[in-house]
Amino acid sequence: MKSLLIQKSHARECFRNFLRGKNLLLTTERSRLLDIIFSQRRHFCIYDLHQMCQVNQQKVSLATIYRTLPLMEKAGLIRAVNLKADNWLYENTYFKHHHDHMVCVACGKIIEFENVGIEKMQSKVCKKHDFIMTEHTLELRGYCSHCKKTRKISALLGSKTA
Amino acid sequence: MKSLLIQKSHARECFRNFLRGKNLLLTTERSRLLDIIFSQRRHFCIYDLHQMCQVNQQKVSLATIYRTLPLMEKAGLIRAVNLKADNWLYENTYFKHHHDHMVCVACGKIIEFENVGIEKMQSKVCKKHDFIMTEHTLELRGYCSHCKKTRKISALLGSKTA
DNA sequence: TATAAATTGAGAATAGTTCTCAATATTGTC
DNA sequence: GACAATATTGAGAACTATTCTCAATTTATA
Repeated sequence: MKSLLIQKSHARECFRNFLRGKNLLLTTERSRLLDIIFSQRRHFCIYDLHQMCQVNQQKVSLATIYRTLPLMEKAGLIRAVNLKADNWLYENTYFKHHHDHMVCVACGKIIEFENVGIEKMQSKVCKKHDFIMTEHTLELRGYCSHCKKTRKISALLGSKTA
Repeated sequence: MKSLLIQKSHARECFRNFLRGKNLLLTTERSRLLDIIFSQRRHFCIYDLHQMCQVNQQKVSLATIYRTLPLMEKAGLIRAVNLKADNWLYENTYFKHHHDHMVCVACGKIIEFENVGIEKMQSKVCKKHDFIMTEHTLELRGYCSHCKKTRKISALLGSKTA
């Protein structure tokens, strides 16, 4: 995987092109947000991002954040994922293969995984229904390896598993 | 698939037992909500449900609806699905096999499908990560067969497909 | 019927998100 | 660099979905 620095400059170029194509500007605020987002690899929520914007004269208002993220999403730089928690998370998708998530309902840990087999079967299902898929999300919820050990999962679960 | 009437009475019994186990009551309001929900098979949102409660002296307050749905969810009668629209939808899951969704982003049509192969591969992935899955959701978004014909999808899509 | 516990509805409170609009920044042109 | 046209920003108001509060009501049980 490329270094964050290189990734960041490519992402900025990509965003600039996207914006240009729509007669929009790569303003200092948009550029700062991009900087922050592409300086780390973890999932982030709007609140996190806003917090990170409050330091270093890098203040960007909530309104601007709410306006900018959908642009980055359309540009293919980030993706919103709903992990059935209380709020949406975003993740950097640029330079990353498509992947899906496992979420531990006990500790909140997010595990990313790729599975070509599943993707292929999805395509088959779509063909069968004459459906053109443009996007998909798969989320598995349950207990991670660590929580499985430390908690009495069997008691929590009863006999149900999905 | 069993008739709605039979299904409804079974669901009521199931809910009653669930509530009893928690020292909760099957009140008239809860019973009315169950009636409404199990009188139709489609997905519904809270707003729909509240509207349906406004007729026939069946008024149930929003507060009660918000309190009751999580109970029914825990009882295994309904399921909340987030189809990336603006709000959550609920669906009757009692007497129904687990299924996943395709959502047409053009017309909003929801297509349900079951695929054992995908489910099996999910289990494999979980085993590999030592993850105990209790729940999962798979959503495919794109264009249904009808919208594919009537709209210039290729123009909308560019070259991207997921 | 009396008592204790659970439930309800109305509206207040909260939280996340979008909207409004005056002030500011940016781009392209001369 | 100055100018005009356009896009953008931030502050706070507005909006919306959801949760909370609490007095009044309902229910189960003795």
